[in-house]
Amino acid sequence: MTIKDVAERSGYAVGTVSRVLNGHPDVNEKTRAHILAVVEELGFKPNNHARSLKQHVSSGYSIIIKGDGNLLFAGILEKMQSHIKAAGRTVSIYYVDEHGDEVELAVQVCRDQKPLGILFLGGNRENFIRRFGDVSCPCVLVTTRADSLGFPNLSSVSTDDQEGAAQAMGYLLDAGHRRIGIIGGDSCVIAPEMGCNMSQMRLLGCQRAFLQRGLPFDAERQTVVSRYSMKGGYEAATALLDRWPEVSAILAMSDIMAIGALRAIHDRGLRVPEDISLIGYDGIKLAAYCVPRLATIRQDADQLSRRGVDILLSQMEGTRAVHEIVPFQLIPGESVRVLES
Amino acid sequence: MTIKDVAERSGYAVGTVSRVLNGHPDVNEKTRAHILAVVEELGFKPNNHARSLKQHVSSGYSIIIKGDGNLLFAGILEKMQSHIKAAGRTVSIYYVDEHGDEVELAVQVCRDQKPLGILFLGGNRENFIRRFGDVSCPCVLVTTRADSLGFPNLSSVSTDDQEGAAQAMGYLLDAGHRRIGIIGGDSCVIAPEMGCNMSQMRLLGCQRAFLQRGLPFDAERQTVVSRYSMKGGYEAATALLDRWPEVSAILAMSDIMAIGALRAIHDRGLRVPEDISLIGYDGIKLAAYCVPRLATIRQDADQLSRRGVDILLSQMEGTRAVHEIVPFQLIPGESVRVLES
DNA sequence: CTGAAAGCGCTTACAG
DNA sequence: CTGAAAGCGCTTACAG
Repeated sequence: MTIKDVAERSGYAVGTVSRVLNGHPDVNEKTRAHILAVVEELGFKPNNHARSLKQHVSSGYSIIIKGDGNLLFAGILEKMQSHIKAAGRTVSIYYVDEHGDEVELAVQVCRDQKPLGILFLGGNRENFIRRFGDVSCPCVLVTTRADSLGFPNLSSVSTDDQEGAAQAMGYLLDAGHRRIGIIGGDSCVIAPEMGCNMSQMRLLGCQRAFLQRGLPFDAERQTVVSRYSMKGGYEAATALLDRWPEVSAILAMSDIMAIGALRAIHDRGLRVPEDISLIGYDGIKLAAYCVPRLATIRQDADQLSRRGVDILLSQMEGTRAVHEIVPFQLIPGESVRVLES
Repeated sequence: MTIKDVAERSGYAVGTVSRVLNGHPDVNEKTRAHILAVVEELGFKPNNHARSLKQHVSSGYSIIIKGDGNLLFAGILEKMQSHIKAAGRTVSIYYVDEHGDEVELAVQVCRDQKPLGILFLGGNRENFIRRFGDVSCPCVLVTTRADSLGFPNLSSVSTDDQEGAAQAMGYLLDAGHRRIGIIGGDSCVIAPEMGCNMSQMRLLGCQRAFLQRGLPFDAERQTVVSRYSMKGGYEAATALLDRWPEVSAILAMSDIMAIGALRAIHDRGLRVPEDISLIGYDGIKLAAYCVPRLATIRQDADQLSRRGVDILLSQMEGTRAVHEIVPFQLIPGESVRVLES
């Protein structure tokens, strides 16, 4: 079943059939209707490989996800898929390790699949600087800002990580906590050259919450670096409690780490929130099912996915990158205790 | 950069280059070495679309996942991907709703991508019976048995669901529980015509555990049907507690439902395991981080993914389907209380 | 063992 | 508005 069969059956040439299939405007309405009817009748589906070979791009989009156990991304991914499908396009999904190189993978995907565009779920600044010059299709980085990178084909949709972390930290501070540990991130030092990396922005937000209230902040003392996983959160919380037993609250830079921390605190014989208060980040569904229900910063997965896809679909060769910020929401939870003053 | 460039640079014809690239045996060793060197030098990568157009199949595999919030599948998926990549092949991933039609999607994927083979993570018997005749590439169904379906191109790797559920239920019974509720599945009736569907097998296993101990089992009374999600588990546990307040233990057919149940029990003002004991199924990582740590049946994600991929890679046009069972493990947890007798 | 050539299914200038 | 033809990058009988 090829375009040739449709041509023969309809009495037109393959070129005309192709034009109808691709929605070219310069086709007689009657011809179009007739050919479409034959396509329908025969159940003809074009061969994507042949099309891609000629057009030098495939008809599908790709999504590259950083980190596999990331439930926030899992939720966004699901929604993105249905949006892209609703637009009549196909999607391929690729995973890369939390510490892997998503841009390297993108280069490879471009070479192998020639996608119409790529959505990145998470991304690391250094990787983009090093290698993104080699990817030429339109891309959207979701959950991390990309404006300062200045690539014309790289848009972004993200949450204001600094403000989010500032509010999360502010929530703990306003509950009376002062000895507050932080787990997550790639460095416990505030390093301006790390620029817009998500973890750095969150760390900056934590700092800001302290400084705005005239309180001292010591990043190196308060922070334990951790992978964004339950195991990472467990180990980081354990390390934190070891070296700073007086800690009264912990801010985890992701809910999934917070869940690891929850267990670690429990394994110490301590309770949340009676002994240690805890706040997460992301607002995944699981946070609401935890006992105690986890306080968190909810990123708007609906908006992030919807806008990410919309922007990508509207980007063509040559349009300008756009950078959007979507609002977040502080979700109070049972995991934070208000200290008597 | 095409095969033609390699041909020109090396002084051989494109046909010869193609033969080298595809590892055909009838090429002079010197020629092969020389052409390979040129390929390396030029950094040539073949165009998959052109290859697929000629060969009528792509060079990649597809994975179809049923249900998006399934953490067991997420773990298996990750491992499968790395195995397939290690074998030098590409992978595309597709999600379908828990109640969607994975076989319909497979038919579509075959048409659009012509994959070398498909791995199904989860699958529904009825869907396979209705539509699998239209997919002709080798497939492996992972986590659900497919032997009774009798398709020559459908292998399977799975856990013995009936035995797993029997042991889980046995664990509760041996702890002294008798009023045991079950959440999950597609029907609270044991219906032989539902055949090898996973939930039915697990329900049968539950029944067997009772009968083996000479205890009565009432599927309709004890079971609440539920989606395999936290929300589903929450609602099912709530419904169960409403209609049968004397229940002393709950078996959830997945850990993720168990987590929903945990919260539902808590919201009733009851505690696990003091008031209600709870056991899950799947053995996802999260189960070990719950407070209390969740008792569960651990499916061996390593084996399931490894064997699934190995079987698929070894299947060619015409080889026979194979059906493997991999062992599981009962993981005791803090969520089950031993009743005094 | 290697080359020349046909052809996979489609798109798109180029004529008309 | 439509047709005839070239060509996308590759593979594979077919000769030699």
